[in-house]
Amino acid sequence: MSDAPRKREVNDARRKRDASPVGGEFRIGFLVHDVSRLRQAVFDQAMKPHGVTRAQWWALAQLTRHDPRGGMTQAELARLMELGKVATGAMVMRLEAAGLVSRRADASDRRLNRVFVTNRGSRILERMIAVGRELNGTLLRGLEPDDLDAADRVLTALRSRLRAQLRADGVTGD
Amino acid sequence: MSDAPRKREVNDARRKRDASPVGGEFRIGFLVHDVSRLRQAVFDQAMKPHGVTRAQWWALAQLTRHDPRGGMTQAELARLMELGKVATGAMVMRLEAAGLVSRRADASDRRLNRVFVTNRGSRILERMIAVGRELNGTLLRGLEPDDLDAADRVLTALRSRLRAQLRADGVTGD
DNA sequence: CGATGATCGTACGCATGCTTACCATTTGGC
DNA sequence: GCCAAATGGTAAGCATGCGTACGATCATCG
Repeated sequence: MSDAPRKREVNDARRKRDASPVGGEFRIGFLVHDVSRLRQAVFDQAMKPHGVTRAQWWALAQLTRHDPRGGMTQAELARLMELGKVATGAMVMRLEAAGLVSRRADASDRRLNRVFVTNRGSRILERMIAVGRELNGTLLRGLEPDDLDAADRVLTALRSRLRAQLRADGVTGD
Repeated sequence: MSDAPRKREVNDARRKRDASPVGGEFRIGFLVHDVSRLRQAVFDQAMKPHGVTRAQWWALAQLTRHDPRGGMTQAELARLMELGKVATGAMVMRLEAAGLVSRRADASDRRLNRVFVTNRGSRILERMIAVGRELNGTLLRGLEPDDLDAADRVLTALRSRLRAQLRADGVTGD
């Protein structure tokens, strides 16, 4: 790793608390981490009275959105949510334990477990959407649309680069 | 990998797959979640040969940065990293198990556990910084500085709003 | 038709973070 | 001086996600 010292007047986003080697250049990274963590906490808190977490609500949304009646397999759901099989399986298990989905084996292909949203799941999802919409509105209110678009661009770019990086190094393939 | 230059006029960030109630308005939120998750995976993968995860590396950095010699208490570390006591304690435990830090009870206040970075910890941290810097460079290279600033603004705003929201509703106090 | 590989799902263990509960110590008001 | 509150840590349990390994099925090729 022959590393030439990079110029540091690249931008002023790293203005303060930058005396250390790790603090300025990773600002966005850790900012993302913080926001993700806090967002999870806030959403979970807002949705706790309804008994569903944010991740569960999102999974439920994917299920109804792409297959209102058919029954999605876990593998399909995993691809939709861009999660691993294992994480998806655990999520479905929790949803089933909460009575929000049910699983039935497919008749023609016995490897498949088809997941159906229960009536209770649908009802709760409806409320969740309202709660999420309101919360999101609160969070984004007053922010510059241009900034939001720029943030969207940056995050989208980061996501695709991270995916590429992940595929390049670790050939997990999942 | 040919860089996939899809950065043209992405202005219509919420372009497709928006027919559902959950998909457009929560885009940034889930984008943040994805980036955070992927970033964790990529960093961990890059640092795995050195035997340290991203979170551990960050904790190590905080320790050396704010107290090269003195020995920080876990509570101080928790505040620096904006984590709960429990998560911090678990982190320190893993770091200790890896031989990167050591804990000694404070003489004058026996509630305190002072955490010291070992020589091995320092050596590894050095390498980690180089790895992280390079990875971060790869991820951010070529992105518009203006966009990065805007993203920084948005994320910082989100973070403070989320914190406020969290304090408002859940009075955990930790 | 039968071996072989792909696919789906599960089991197990780890990392990270949260909450609630609890113990030990120190500190501060009286 | 003493008891109560604050403070530092730990323990236990849960949610989310990851990786590896494995069993069960299906699909395909020779």
